[in-house]
Amino acid sequence: MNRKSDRMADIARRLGVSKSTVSRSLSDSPEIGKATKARVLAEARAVGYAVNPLASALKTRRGRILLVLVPRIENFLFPMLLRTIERAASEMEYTLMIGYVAGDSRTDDRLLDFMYSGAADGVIIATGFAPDTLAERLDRGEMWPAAFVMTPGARNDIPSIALDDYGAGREVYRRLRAEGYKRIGMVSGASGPTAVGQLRRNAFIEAAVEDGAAREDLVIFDGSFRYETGWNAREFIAKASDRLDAVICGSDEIAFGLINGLRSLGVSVPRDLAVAGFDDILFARHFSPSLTTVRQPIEEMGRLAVAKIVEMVERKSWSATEMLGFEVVMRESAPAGGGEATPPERSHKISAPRR
Amino acid sequence: MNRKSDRMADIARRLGVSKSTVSRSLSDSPEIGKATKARVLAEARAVGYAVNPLASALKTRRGRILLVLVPRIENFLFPMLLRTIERAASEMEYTLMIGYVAGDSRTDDRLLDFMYSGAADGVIIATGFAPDTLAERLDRGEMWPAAFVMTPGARNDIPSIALDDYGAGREVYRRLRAEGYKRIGMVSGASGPTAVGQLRRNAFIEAAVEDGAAREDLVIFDGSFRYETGWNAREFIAKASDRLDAVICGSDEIAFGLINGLRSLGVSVPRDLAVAGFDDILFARHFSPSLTTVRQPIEEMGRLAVAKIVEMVERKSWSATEMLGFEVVMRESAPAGGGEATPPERSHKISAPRR
DNA sequence: TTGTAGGCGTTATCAC
DNA sequence: GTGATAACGCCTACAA
Repeated sequence: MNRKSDRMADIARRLGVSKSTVSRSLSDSPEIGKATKARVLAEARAVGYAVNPLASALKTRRGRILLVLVPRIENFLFPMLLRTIERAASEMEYTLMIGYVAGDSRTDDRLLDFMYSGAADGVIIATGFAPDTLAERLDRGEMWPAAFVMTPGARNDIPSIALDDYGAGREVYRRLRAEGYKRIGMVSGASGPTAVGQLRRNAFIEAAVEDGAAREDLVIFDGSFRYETGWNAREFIAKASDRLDAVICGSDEIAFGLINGLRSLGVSVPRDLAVAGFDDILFARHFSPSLTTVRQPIEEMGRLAVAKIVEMVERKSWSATEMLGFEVVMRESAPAGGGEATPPERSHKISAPRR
Repeated sequence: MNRKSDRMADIARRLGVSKSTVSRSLSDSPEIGKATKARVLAEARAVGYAVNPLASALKTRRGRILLVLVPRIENFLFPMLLRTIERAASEMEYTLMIGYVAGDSRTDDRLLDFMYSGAADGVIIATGFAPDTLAERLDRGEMWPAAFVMTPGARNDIPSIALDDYGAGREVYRRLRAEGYKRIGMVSGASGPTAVGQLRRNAFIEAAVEDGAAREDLVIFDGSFRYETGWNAREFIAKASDRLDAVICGSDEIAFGLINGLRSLGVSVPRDLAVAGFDDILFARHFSPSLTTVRQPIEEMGRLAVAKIVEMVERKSWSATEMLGFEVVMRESAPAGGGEATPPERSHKISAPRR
């Protein structure tokens, strides 16, 4: 293996200047002569010299690296999130180190050691939990640039950039009701590992109860965010289908599973029952029927997360939690105005609220 | 910000030993007393000390980091690939630095500078092209641990771990014929940026011609690997549908687009026409109809890529290109034996080969 | 505006 | 088996 590149000293010697001069030229320091700087840059470009980021980081304790922690769980949103984070980071001249961590906490410490050593500048956590070693340090009062993203954070000394899941849950319910769907059920992701499923489930329940439904009459099936949950709910929902006009699912994947499951039982979506999802993953528009769902502002989340971390790093300032807006996208699986088409004999009597 | 951790010197002082002793204990060097080593490890664990990877890498020119270069293009396989690579790397105690590069070559040099400086040990390239700065160095005769993955490599001084796309293309054709489908067309991804589309297209053509079809009678629509290509092909294929029993698509996404497109024109898959995809992305089994396709051995690719790089790094040995096997998965969109059900009047007269 | 010197936290080489 | 010492390649007071 031949990996001997020039060092600053080589460039300096060749140009008859000192290492400092080269260093200053390359880091466009203000205290450097325009002419010498030009000479140095020219030479550097000519021989393909690049500053050794390792040595530089060791000295300055700034590596221009961002850590990103994602859960190993299958989720179609993470790839998108990663890409937007990378793009934003790249624009600010940061690179990404990635770790897929087991799920809740216990992450690979090797990754975080980069941060503690100064190689990495901050960490974006998409798992909902601060890894143990970070939590310990924060508890000790140390401060590290970190942010939760796409999930409500587990601690409030770290900002969190996430969808307003509760608000979105209520809005889907409200919107479906406005479109004429009267009796609405849910297949939730509340049994999964994240708090998001609970938020969406609670939002649904409270919106329905405020709307006049009886808490104990609500049709709810609980599971994780995965496809299998929807599939497993098929009989439960099919049996309740004469009491329902629409079903809100905790995720798009659940919705896919439910729609396919119902189809296998002869229940057609949206003809017999409308189904709405959550997230607007790439496939939602290509599924058949295309999915009515809530769009997550992934792009915005990625950009904001990076911006906040970089702000914390470079200005040493602190940053606040951010709750992002959402958008309900009406498609075929629960078409706008679709509830009006419900045959009269299926029209629903909403139970009066009990105390 | 409070980020002062202990250094080796601190541990050493506290234990009344030298830095060397601490270093040796922590890197389980053979030349160290069992007792002292135990003391050091205990102390290190007690105070939560971890070796500074930056300083270590600067000295040893080994950072235990692997670069991964992925294209920014949407492709449902990359997330899976990344995860398997990360898992394999993690088991060998490497971490991942990721760069989404624009597409063909021009990548972010910052990323590769980590490798050139010794921080990163090798690079896994999933874009099909060696980035410029790497190519230059290789041309100069330097050697860097690198491997192409999931795509035939652009240079043969770097190993490539990929599916036998040509073989797989022929096998899909052969398999469909064996299942009774007589007249087969293709919607290819050959106009896309990678060579893979071409390989699959050529395989199809040659298999068909050897099978007795006339080259100029073959029904082929060319596009990229994306959903839109399938959708755009819908009218072309629908018009030719009375001359076809099945269509092979260059990717699963194309197949989804085609199936949806045909449905919009009243052509039902597989009743009127069978459709097969390529890749077996996660969604292939959940689509309706579920997709007959060729499974890429993503897991195997990820593991093999990491194993090869690590081998190159640690044993300084060289490694050879690897062509992986595949598997045709028969599902609803082109069911096994489905070709037999073709009504007799649609049976096909295969043109004799012309010279 | 430029040069000199010292150190960032490790590991490797050499003694003992 | 253990300890002193010199790099690794860069940045940054401080001095000129």
